[in-house]
Amino acid sequence: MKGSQVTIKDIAKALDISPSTVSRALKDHPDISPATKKAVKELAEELNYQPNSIALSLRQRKSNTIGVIIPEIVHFFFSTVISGIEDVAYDAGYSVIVSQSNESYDREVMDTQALFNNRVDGMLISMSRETTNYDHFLSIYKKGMPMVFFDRACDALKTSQVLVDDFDGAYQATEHLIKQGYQRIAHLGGPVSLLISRKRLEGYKAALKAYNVPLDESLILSDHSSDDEDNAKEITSMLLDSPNPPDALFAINDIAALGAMMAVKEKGLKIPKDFGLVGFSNWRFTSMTDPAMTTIDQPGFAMGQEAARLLIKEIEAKEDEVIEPETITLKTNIIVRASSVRS
Amino acid sequence: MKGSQVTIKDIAKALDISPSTVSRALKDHPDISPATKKAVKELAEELNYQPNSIALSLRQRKSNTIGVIIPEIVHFFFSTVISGIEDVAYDAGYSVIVSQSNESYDREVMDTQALFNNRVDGMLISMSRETTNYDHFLSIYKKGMPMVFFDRACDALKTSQVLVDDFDGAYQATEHLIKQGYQRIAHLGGPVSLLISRKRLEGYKAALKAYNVPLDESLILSDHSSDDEDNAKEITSMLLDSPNPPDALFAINDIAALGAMMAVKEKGLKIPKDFGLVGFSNWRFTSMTDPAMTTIDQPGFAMGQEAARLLIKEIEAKEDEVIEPETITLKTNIIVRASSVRS
DNA sequence: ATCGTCTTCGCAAACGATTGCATAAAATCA
DNA sequence: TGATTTTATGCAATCGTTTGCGAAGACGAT
Repeated sequence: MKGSQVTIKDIAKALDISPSTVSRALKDHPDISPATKKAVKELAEELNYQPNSIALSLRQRKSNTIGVIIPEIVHFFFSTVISGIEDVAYDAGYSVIVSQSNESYDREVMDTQALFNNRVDGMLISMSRETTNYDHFLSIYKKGMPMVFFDRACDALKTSQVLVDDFDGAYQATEHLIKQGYQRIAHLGGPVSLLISRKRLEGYKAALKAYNVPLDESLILSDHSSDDEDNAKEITSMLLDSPNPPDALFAINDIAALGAMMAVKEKGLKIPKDFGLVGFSNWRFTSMTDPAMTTIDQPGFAMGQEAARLLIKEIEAKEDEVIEPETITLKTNIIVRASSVRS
Repeated sequence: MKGSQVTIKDIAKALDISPSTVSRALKDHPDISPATKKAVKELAEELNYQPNSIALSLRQRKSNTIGVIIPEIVHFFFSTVISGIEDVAYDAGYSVIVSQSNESYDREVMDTQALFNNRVDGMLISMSRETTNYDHFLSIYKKGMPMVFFDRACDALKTSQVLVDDFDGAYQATEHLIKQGYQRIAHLGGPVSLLISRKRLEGYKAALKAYNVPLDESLILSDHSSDDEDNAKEITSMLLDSPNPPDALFAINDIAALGAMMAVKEKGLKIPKDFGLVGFSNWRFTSMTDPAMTTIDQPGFAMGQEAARLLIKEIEAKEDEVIEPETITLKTNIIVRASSVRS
């Protein structure tokens, strides 16, 4: 850039004093005379002096930047989380660098390393669904990098984490279907490598048990596609063609639920009369499907805020201070819509 | 962090040579003897030396970071753009700092300044809808900061920009409605402060003219809400209650179209039989509404890529090289769905 | 006149890496 | 052997800011 910014040296030269004096004057150091302070501050104001944050970072060994690794930005839930992170980080004076793994393990490893080399002060991470090996996190964790996991956490590391109550959300979803009188409730789950998949499965099972609904393992299936509804549609279609089909389904997420909805419609079944459906995440589109989809609200913005708060607390802790890893679990709420109300 | 990273000095000390030699050895400077190079490289590898990017930034007066200012991350279109930006930036060795204005002018001014102080090498900007004054952009532009606008551009600055063909998209939408036999086609526009609003309005008018459909100014309305459909719903409702109501509507974006859809349904009109509807942007949910919504596809990912490419080209131009501002206009395509097909 | 005490400021090193210039040692040539 | 070139390396400044330490000058006290 042509008009390079004014520095402390420029001010020092103009006032014929030393850079150190300018530096101290700007931060009201008691050693500096009021007259000098006034002169310095006035000139700084006039020249629109802005401290060079890169020089500061170097000096203080702190970049005031936090790195975020998420599977995909274009997912409504994750973009909401970023928004929450940004909200807190901005107020605390941190910049946010976002990188996405695109659900790829390799890319996640590279992202982690890149953020580390960029000297971020801490990391907020939600793992890709491919990830089953945690060495890339572990190695920088051991070097003292503050990190907080959110949503898709890593139980191999004892870091702070922010989760939603997946168990309870799944429980509420299943309970709701049971109470609506559905008899055979299927579950379309996610990859078991993700803790959230397992938790939701557990909540589903717990609700069945609590209401004495027999558990049929053949009704528990797994969807491995991440971003489109086709796989879910296919699986549901097969399920409906089986000899003893379900009359309701609780899906791991809203996209999968949408795929299921399409399959159910194709079979000529009426929702919610013949078939009940519940998704997970409360994506924006769920209120716009036909019929509108019942789902579990997942507070993404709050999750981002909490995660950023925990991380910044850890970053700014004194050297000797020991920070105990914290786990924050956010409440989920069922949003009841037409897709599951039989009455 | 406890395990502070190894530096060039550490390597120098271990090998009992000077830091400059290490620096040169690492980058294969011809002055360094093969033996020294080998020793340095081996030790660097062993200690997992990673250059400190902050020190590099300071030295080279370049942060290898680009700043992005967008209205809201949680909008599908914008998150898609970010994804495209990240795609290109990552490969070129740049980090991406994202900040959102939340459609607020004040916040946009602060964001601009914050990114500038963070010494980003360039900026990618899509203006807030509140913005009518461009001084905050102009002042840093004059200091030589490379910047590229996308989608919501700023015609007051002669920077590069990446746009979609809003005029043509609107033309296609309106033409389609005309060809489907709708007679009185309304337009629900956006704030005239945004160039895209004006372009889309022009496209609408041009199509009417081309097909000799009389232009009725009372059918042109403006939606000022950004993120929800309520305002659009209200306006459409009033329009339908007027003495001479429209039988079709082209909305500035999909959210507004959704609001309109709700209003039309409430009046008991059938879509597309009694009323035709076209949105803009091809948001994800448009394929899931009932009936599915006709819309104009806006290539967000490609837009992000192009914008990032233009910006990086500008950043990396030699000092004396003069970069002519470029305007890239991406094609829009109509996605015809049930909401507008009368046959 | 000497000493001590403030007040106010500058020097220099540091953060980590780069680079123009100088220089010592080694190799080449006459 | 002496002069010259080549090779390999180090010194020191630089990017912009901070900070421990030292010091000059003013002033009062003895």
